[in-house]
Amino acid sequence: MHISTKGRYALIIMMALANNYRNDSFLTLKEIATHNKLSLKYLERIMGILKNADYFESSRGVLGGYKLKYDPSHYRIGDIIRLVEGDIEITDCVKSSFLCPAKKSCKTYNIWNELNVLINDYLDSKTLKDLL
Amino acid sequence: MHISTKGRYALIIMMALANNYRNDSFLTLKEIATHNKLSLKYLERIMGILKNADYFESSRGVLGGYKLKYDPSHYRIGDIIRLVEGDIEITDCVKSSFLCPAKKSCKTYNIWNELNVLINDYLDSKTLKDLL
DNA sequence: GCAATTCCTACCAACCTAGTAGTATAATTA
DNA sequence: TAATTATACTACTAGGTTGGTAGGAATTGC
Repeated sequence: MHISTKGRYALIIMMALANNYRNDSFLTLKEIATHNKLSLKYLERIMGILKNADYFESSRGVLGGYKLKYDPSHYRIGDIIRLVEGDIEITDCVKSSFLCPAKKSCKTYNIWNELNVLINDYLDSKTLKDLL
Repeated sequence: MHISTKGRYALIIMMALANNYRNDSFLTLKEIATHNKLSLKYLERIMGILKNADYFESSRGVLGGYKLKYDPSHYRIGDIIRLVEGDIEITDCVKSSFLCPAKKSCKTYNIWNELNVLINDYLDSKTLKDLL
């Protein structure tokens, strides 16, 4: 992987909602978009992916918006990124679907696999709360 | 970044040459290509990039090929990857060329930057010798 | 009814990836 | 010197990904 704007913006959205968690109000994507100078339409699309998980409550119409369902400590950064970008895999050869008979003995595979574990562990060790 | 085949194959080439370092002979790309079942032409192109660094001696013609110039411990994995793939940057926003006024205060930037340092440090801590 | 918002799907230009193709140049061997 | 083998160099390309845009439908509060 490379972490694209999709993953990066997803985290920005989640952080904005985490910041708003104590408030009882809904936060709109429009506010997040204008505050961070991002395209509303694009954030809507990313939100469409994030909604596949049980992350928030939403309300349409005036005074609508989004609100986190759980405490910020409940959301691991790794999960958020994997949700919108798919599995975090630094090379093709660390994918489970990648068929390479040499995997077990390959010296170069080992370094990619170790690096991949390092990255995923790092992102799984942090939650939204840690970033507040 | 995502580390593409270019970086992955570059490391395979370098490891093959490192394995051959004790021998006095040149190793051909053809041997590396057939042994690893990779396209010779593609490896040639990758070698064209690797040659920008002062990494090997080469010889054309029969009995020609490549040979590492220095001991395998001299080659850091990070340097090899950066050479063929460009800077290793997990997101756009960690690039020095990325202009974002919020960089210093941005909570999401911090995590990407930390992760990026983690990745680069890991790859710089390993040399070809470590992989032998 | 009207405005604001989420929700949904289709589309697109630009760029990147993983090569292929073809040819020129140099070194060795017969 | 001719053939063979290998590096050196440059141009091209199909297919996929990225970073959006466009247009509208459904829902809610006033």
